Amino acid sequence: MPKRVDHEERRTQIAEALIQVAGRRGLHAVGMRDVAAEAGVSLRLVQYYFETKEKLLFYGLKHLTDRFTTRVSARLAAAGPDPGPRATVEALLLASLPTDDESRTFHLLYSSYAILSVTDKALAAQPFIDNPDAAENALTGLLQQAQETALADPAVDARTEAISLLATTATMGTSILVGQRTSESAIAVIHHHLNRIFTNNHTTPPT
Amino acid sequence: MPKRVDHEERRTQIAEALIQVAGRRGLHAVGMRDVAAEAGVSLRLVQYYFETKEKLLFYGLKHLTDRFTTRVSARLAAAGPDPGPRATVEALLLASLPTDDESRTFHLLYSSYAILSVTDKALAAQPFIDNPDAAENALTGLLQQAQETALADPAVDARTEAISLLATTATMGTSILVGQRTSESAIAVIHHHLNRIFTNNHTTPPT
DNA sequence: TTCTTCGTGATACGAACGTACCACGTTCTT
DNA sequence: AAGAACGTGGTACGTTCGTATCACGAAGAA
Repeated sequence: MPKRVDHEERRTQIAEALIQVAGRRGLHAVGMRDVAAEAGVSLRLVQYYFETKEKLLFYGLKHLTDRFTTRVSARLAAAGPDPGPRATVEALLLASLPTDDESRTFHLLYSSYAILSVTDKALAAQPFIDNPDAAENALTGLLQQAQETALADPAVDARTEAISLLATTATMGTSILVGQRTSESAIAVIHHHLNRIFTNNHTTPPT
Repeated sequence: MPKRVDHEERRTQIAEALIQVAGRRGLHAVGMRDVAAEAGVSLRLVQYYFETKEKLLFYGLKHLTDRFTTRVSARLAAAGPDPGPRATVEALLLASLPTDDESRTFHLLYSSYAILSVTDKALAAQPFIDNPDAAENALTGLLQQAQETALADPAVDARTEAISLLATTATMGTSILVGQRTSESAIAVIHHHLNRIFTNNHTTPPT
């Protein structure tokens, strides 16, 4: 047989191509031939590593979320060792905003998958989000931690605020995506709420 | 010629069919033949009244937003004559949540169009939203009005809160749509913020 | 070495889609 | 009464898509 090749590596390469072309032309518009061309391989190869388009799309979603998780982790690490709860929360939220090409693509495709999952049962059954509540729980924990150390207003309901912060950030992201709002104004809104929740011992460093 | 027919009426009928089938199978999956079948007319007729699929989709978007505007107005009217600012705001926000089939379809399709517009310039150029800022402005006005009449906390920034309320509501809607959250919990989150913004002279009637 | 298995290419197939074309009856105009 | 314009149906065309098929060379196993 020809050079034994790492299947997982190839799949990653192709999934990357899928994300690129889908980010450019929209998830609905991407065909296997487009993915093949973008990855620089033949149509047959895409078929070979992912037998069906559905499987390719599933894998693409998984790859997309993996990449995003990595990215957020990097952002958190960049915030320095043991940053305060507020800095952590801020890094978490701002990392989700589509401020550059990569996050823009992520936001667009993740939203596309989400919308698709409403009418596509197979997609909805996918481990679509292990982070729907994961992010919510993490944020809630951070807020509670801040409350215990008297860094945040003890009167607010941590979980509700966590939900709201995530929700606000998500819609801000979409608004940026469709060109309805600038990232600056989106960040301002988020800061506004962080200022409300966190006691002002530490002010927000400029972004 | 045959019975002179009201073109606008026919177009409405067909657009309605588009919305129905798109709400069921997803906007990406709807073809002209599906629309024709759903409307109970021949494929040729859909072609006749909308020459191209693109025009049909544009008209569908317009029809969708029109129907939604009508619906919200009705909800507002149902809130009684001259309700307080809080009741008005609440009616506005809750009317946007996908709590029944019609609003569910609206939310799904509007989101689909929005996502589509990111990669489709023709759609982005459409009078997509005359209500992007319209809703924001209206809500801001209501909050300011409430502040002036001492019904709302004068310390909050009306516009920022308006933006956040709309953003939170939007994401709550999507969460409901994908089955990640119940409408009850979404409503609870919204009430939480209304309670925070509005002074508690008037409590929220149960929903 | 021989034979099997793996990776790869090229191409073909059937379905579905948007659109175009042709035909026919009806009704308005003159 | 005659002819033009309108509404409608049926159907065909060209393209594109996902998938299947055929073929072949290279590398591991025996």
